[in-house]
Amino acid sequence: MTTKRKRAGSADGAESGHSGHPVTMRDVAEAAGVSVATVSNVVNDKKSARIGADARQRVHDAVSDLGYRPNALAKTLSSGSSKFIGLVADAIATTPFAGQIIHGAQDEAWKHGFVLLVANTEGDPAAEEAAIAMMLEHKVRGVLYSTWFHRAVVPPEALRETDFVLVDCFEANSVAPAVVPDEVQGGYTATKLLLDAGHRRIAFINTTSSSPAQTGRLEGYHRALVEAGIEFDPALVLEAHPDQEGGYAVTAQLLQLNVAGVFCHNDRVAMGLYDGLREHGLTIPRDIAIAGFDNQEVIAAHLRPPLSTVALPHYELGAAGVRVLLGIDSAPTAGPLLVACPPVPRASI
Amino acid sequence: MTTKRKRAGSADGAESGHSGHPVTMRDVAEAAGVSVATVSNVVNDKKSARIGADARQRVHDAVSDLGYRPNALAKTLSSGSSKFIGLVADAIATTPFAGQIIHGAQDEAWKHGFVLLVANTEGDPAAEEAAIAMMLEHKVRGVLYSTWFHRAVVPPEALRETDFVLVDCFEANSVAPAVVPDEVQGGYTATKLLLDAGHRRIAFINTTSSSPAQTGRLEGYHRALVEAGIEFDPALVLEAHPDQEGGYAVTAQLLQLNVAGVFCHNDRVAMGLYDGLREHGLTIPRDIAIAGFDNQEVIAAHLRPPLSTVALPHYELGAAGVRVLLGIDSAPTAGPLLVACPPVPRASI
DNA sequence: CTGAAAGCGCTAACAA
DNA sequence: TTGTTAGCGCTTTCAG
Repeated sequence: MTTKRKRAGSADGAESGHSGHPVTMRDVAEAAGVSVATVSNVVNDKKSARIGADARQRVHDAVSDLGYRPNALAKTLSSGSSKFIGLVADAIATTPFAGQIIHGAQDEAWKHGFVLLVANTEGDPAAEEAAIAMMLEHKVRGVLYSTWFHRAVVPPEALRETDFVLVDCFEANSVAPAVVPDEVQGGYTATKLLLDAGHRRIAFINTTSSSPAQTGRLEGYHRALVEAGIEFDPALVLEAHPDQEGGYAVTAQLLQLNVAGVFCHNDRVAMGLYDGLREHGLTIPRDIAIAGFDNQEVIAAHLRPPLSTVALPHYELGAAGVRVLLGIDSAPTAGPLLVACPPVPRASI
Repeated sequence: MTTKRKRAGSADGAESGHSGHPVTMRDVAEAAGVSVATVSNVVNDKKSARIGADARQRVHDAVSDLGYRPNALAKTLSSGSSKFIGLVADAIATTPFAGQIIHGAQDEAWKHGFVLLVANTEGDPAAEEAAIAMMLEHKVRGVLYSTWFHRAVVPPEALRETDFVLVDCFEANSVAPAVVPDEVQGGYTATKLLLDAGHRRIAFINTTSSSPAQTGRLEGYHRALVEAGIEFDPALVLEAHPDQEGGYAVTAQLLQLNVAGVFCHNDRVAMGLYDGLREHGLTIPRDIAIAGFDNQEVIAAHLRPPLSTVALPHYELGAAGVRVLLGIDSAPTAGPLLVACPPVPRASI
């Protein structure tokens, strides 16, 4: 007996349940008749120190016999570097968007051996503080601060205590690394969808709320028109509250314009417009072609006819976020990293 | 000089950035001129050992001066019990539902000092294994295994290595703790919405896919009818694929029935039905009243007219999940814990 | 009331 | 090739 450990006398050999004493590296070492260092080396597959084939085998056997699980917490404590990445989201519950950001972030994080610590704040500053404090206390490698729609934010001070990157948001007049959708390219792409179908007189129903989306998509629309040799006509730009009700309400006004196609600020507006148009006896896309924005699955894919739109790249935003956090990708020196919004053609054009 | 620590000579006093050496409890102790034990006691506000008001003050000062953050990892390592709860979800990215479960779980977890470790698997068994292994290695207190729609599952074996509770799913013929929505009560409630508005001849568009929702909601519908003294007529029960297309397709068939109201299996079906009904020149709710199920915000709240429905209690499911995990609530001895689906009356009835 | 010291499970020199 | 040992930052008896 060389060990001086005092243990509760649980006589059961293969302790794998969650009731008894957890199996530690030391247990494995004893069972395999080697030292903990050796166990550590084979478990982590360290290529630096050579291990005898026999010893290695004995360790592996012991590991599976005992049902050993390394303790990740002890590991990071000892090695100094944690494998956590924090993700604070403001609206996990209200839209699928946050979910996609999480999904993208997690896939990418796992790819590099990191795990996500997520916190939902529903926009509450107190919750935000608490979330960041929690992450800091868990010594995260860094944190992703994300919003469910693209906007300017002023990140909580505590964020500066660690590395962080803003996802789907940015800080005005700052060099804080950020990853956002390319609204201009998106607006361009949506308009191009209409243009490519042969339409030339195209309206744009913009949002009433000022935001990067408002200005960016308009610029993209403008650019696409000009590029197609069409003069930009401000009269063709309408404004609506960015939801179904807004789209519905603007119908009459739109009809005055006598356009062949409409680019709606988002899918919800398009959905409202569908209703409005239908009431006027119009058929989509025969009488008028429609392009949306967001590619909000529940809506876009199931409208009648299915809506051609442009996708907001939330998954990619999340993934790119961890990439810049880990220094794999790097944001441009000035301004945020722009992620493209791909077209999703369906049947409304 | 009593300390024998070797330190990189960073001479900056208030080290709060993330570049230099992290501030540890020892640093605080030195700065405050007390021992680490004392610091630990005041920081954790231990009521067991009395601390001199002066010492306590000095510690607090040192803490804020140095910008000290306790290391949660070291804490759990030393105290033995971790403050993590794992949550594995199968479809974080595709529906807002998973987001609500996460939200509920997190709020409840935080309330008890726990933080959520979330993993998204998108249904991939390998990802699921990996996720659970990761959680086990982080010595989670337990894990919540959740699905985005209510169904029977066979939980991964590894789950048994820790405490777990199934959320929005259950294991057939098993005593595994589970928390699921009360489909019967939900179906009853939806039907009641129609009944209370004075309608008596009510159809039910059920889903084609067999599931707890299919049988449960039907039973609730049945029960409400009987309770109202209305004979259950199987001819009034239609079937449709549970999405917009399904609802739209069943329109003609529904119209044959000459009913005053319809209870749709879910909001998406109702949305499709709206379209179908409109094409037939019918007005909701004047010509026919409609009740949905799910309360999928993007849809239900913004249809024309807004849809009266019954909410799937995802937030509550997540919260209840952690409650039973922590032993605060306990599931019934037989079968899962049922969570009620509340009515959300709007304007379609 | 406060401090010293022994771990928690693991990693990383450094010996052997 | 393998074992020893000193920590990582914190909690927790147990002395003083």
